[in-house]
Amino acid sequence: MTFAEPSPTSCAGPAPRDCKHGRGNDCDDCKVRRFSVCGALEPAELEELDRLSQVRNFPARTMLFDQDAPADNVFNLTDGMVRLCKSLPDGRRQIVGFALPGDFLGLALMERYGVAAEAVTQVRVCRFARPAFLAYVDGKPHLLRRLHEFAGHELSLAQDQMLLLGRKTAEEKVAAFLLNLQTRYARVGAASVTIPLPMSRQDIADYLGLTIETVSRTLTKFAREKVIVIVPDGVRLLMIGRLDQSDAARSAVPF
Amino acid sequence: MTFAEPSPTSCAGPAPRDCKHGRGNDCDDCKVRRFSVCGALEPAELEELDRLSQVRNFPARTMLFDQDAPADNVFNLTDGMVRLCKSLPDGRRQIVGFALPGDFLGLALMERYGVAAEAVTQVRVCRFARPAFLAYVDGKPHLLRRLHEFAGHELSLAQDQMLLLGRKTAEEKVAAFLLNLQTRYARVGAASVTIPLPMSRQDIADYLGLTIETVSRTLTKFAREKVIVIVPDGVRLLMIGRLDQSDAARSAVPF
DNA sequence: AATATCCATTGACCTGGATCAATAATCGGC
DNA sequence: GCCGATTATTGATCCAGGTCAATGGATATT
Repeated sequence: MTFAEPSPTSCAGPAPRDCKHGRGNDCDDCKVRRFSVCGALEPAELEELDRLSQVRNFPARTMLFDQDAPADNVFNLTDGMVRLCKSLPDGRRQIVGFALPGDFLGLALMERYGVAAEAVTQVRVCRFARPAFLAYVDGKPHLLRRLHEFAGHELSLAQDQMLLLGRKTAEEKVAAFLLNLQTRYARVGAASVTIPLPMSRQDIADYLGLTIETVSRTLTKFAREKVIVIVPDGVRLLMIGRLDQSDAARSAVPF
Repeated sequence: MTFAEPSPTSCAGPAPRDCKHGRGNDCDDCKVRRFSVCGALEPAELEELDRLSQVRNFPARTMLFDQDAPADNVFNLTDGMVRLCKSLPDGRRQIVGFALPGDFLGLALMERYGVAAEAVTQVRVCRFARPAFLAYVDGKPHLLRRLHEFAGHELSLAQDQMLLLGRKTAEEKVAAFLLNLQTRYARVGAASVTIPLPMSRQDIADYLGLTIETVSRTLTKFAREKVIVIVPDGVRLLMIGRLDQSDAARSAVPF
């Protein structure tokens, strides 16, 4: 844990300008946008969600929860990056997603977590006890609706990833990965042609269904072709159109 | 279609014993279990859901809705099998799931369908107009909750499939496919060691991220090993344990 | 500064599954 | 029942990406 952790503090809503929660918290936490849920909440609801949540910090490379563990909590990521992993008993691993600020973890609301969540960087989350979260959320139709939309979006992303894993080439996979990450960073408000890649090559490989060597070779190839520049802890996109070509099918268009 | 089809008829709930919908419908439809939603509905709610839904039939190999089309309807499959496909412009295709009776289609509730839904067999569905469905469902917390759980379950299945697509061998993929199908048929009440495979080899290949030839060879191999018997339109499982071995990782367990 | 550890890159080679190419079943349509 | 069309099986060959191995570069430890 690098920075001081204020005792349980608010993370329920978009920052009220002059936020005082009456519990001695400053409100840096509130500056993080939580588009998924907190868009349309009433002040009273914010107060209540507030009471349900605790801020937690996790150092890089620690586990927020393990695959198949009882799903006691729901998390909203406010800072950092989390990887969601499924593993086979022999160690083969598939990363099913990288969570960025605003994303929910454990929202499937099943008995047990289907994936493990591991901090890629330092991570800050809002943690909700599941029963309290459920009890609160029940009877808030627009909130339920919001959560459902979030789940639907997740499902849609998962289906895109299935298409990628099942039918795309190594080059298309890496290109799609970079372009998606860029889009997501932009949505989090960190738009830039330089994409931070805090995760390891092994993580990228396990996300794309490739090996570390193939990821490395493909990135090198893109760099040779002047489509990207590899920088410390990231990549600078030079010719997005060119990357898109790798991503999209270069259709054969007969006759 | 095996049994007579009455004109537009109810499909909103688990069969009330002496079902009369007041619209001249007999209730064979209601015998189909819809565990996902209809488990805990009030009679009044059933009536209303009833009014919102229409029964539709689709012949085999027809499309219920197309990828990227406006998501005007929500469907509940009551009979038959539907494949959910995503395609790349050059024709590469990934089947992201096969729907069986009880499953919902278009529940992500987004503007447009992310996948195409195509009837594998003759299909019967309950169709809901999306706005009506949403309006009805809003303010029914337990129903929303149910739908959310369904979406969560879908997501979990999608993640399992990602692990399969990204990290399993052809043999493991085919074995997992057969075992999953068996489990699902059992849940639909059609338990048997003989698994119907109404979909084509190409469908199976596109579901597992393989080619038709590899699917065929792998099934032949299992048959040679006396783990399955290939029968017309299906497969009979002989040694489920053996299949499970192919499916699960045969862990190397060092020292 | 030297050493150990870990991770990424690069090269050489191999292989599981793809591709290409015949058959062989199966299914409609008469 | 016969014929053409579609789909499945089987075999021969190929190659994208995996495996194995060496090297380089970065970070941490003493």
